[in-house]
Amino acid sequence: MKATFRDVKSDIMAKITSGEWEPGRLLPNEMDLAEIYGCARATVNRAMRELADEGVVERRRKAGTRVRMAPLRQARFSIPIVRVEIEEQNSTYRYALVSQEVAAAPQWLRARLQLAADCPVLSLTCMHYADGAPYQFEERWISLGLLPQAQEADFSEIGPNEWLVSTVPFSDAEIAFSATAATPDLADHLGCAQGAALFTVERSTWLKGEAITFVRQSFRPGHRMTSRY
Amino acid sequence: MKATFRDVKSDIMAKITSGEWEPGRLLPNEMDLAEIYGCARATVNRAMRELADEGVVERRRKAGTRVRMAPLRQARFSIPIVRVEIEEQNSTYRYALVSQEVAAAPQWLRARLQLAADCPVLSLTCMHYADGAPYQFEERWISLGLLPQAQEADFSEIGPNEWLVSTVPFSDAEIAFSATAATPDLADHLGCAQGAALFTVERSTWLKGEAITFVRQSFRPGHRMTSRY
DNA sequence: GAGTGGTCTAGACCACGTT
DNA sequence: ACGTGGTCTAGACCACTCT
Repeated sequence: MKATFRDVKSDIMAKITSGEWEPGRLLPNEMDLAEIYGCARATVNRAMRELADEGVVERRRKAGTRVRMAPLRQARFSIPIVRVEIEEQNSTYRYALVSQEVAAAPQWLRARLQLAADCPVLSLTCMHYADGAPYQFEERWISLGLLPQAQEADFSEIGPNEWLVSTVPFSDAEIAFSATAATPDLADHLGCAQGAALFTVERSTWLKGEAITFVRQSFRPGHRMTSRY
Repeated sequence: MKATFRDVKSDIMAKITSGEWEPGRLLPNEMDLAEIYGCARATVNRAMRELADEGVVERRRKAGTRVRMAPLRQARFSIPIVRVEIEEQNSTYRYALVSQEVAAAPQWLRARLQLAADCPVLSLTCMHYADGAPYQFEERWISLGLLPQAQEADFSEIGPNEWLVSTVPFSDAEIAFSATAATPDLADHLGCAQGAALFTVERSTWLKGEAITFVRQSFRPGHRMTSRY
């Protein structure tokens, strides 16, 4: 029975988790491992490449492969569209546009997105409901310099998030999670007390270095974002 | 000049982002792509496997490879040890143990970790400071059923997080982000107003299906957790 | 300079799921 | 049944970087 890349990977992982191969330890090179496991070097290579991707080992040409000193733990979060997130909970989704206006980008937004001083932006605020109850308040700014067609789009039925995903499916983004106190306006829309602790997601998006949009999503009190790793 | 797997990957990515290959579109099979790009099938395979990992395409045997309907965006967060996080900001780290006691696991904790009714746990609370200012308040519960040696450990100098990482380096975990209002106790330790909005991370950890530990980390007001993707 | 990982090849067999 | 992706092989050449 020859070893598959999964066999090699899990065996090496076991040696590391059991402490047999301690942090900093130099692993045998790929040729030797291939001989040990009775498989081709490419098979070992794939196992080791995946372990390196996952942050378990560190590889450098000539220097070889070592167990990472501080095991680098990382979690992956999928960034869902609000509608999908709500529908996956078997709740009924409802969307409402609260306000819409075009104006020059305020200074704080220009700083965040590195926008030109006179760049016009479309400002939107909207609400997302789950089973009729307020779920998320969304404040959105879209650069009209890069996406002039946003001014013609109808955001009364479809949310800006979904419009953007269908218009500009791939882009670079920076995402930030934080907690903020509910302003009077937010409290009003979300139906919570002023000052309530709200989970907040902020995301800046660029396409080839040009700023597209900035969004701040404030969730109803008690919202949790979870992941396994 | 033959195509590398990076060439193939970025060319296919370009066809998708440009809209030439729209969502749902069936891609040519690996043999055909290999011929198109003038490379081996294994090269195409690696390119496509990475695109599938990144959520750009969806692959199924016999059914072939399709552009994902809703491009699945995902962000990777590395989960740092508090000390490392603070030191990376070029701040001075200080740790303090606030309280420590052994007791039977309360009901809510047993429910979260699926612990036996009579399982004793070590409860710890500690503070982490950056440049002398409160940075994070940590509430930690460690199962003594699985980790009896935790009772002997000295948590007055080294934090439970670092002790655990060096004792049980790899494990399964569930992580949750949320916002909570500062309790009087939290406000006292973090030096903030009662009811202030605090960014909170909760993490449950298992080793081979057995619960190890649960931790709630509450950050000082204004804390942000960021990532690019 | 020499040893390591990084990648490609041409071929093969297999596992799975659609038809 | 059959076409697709999933994986393995044995060999080769290359790129990086440590000494």
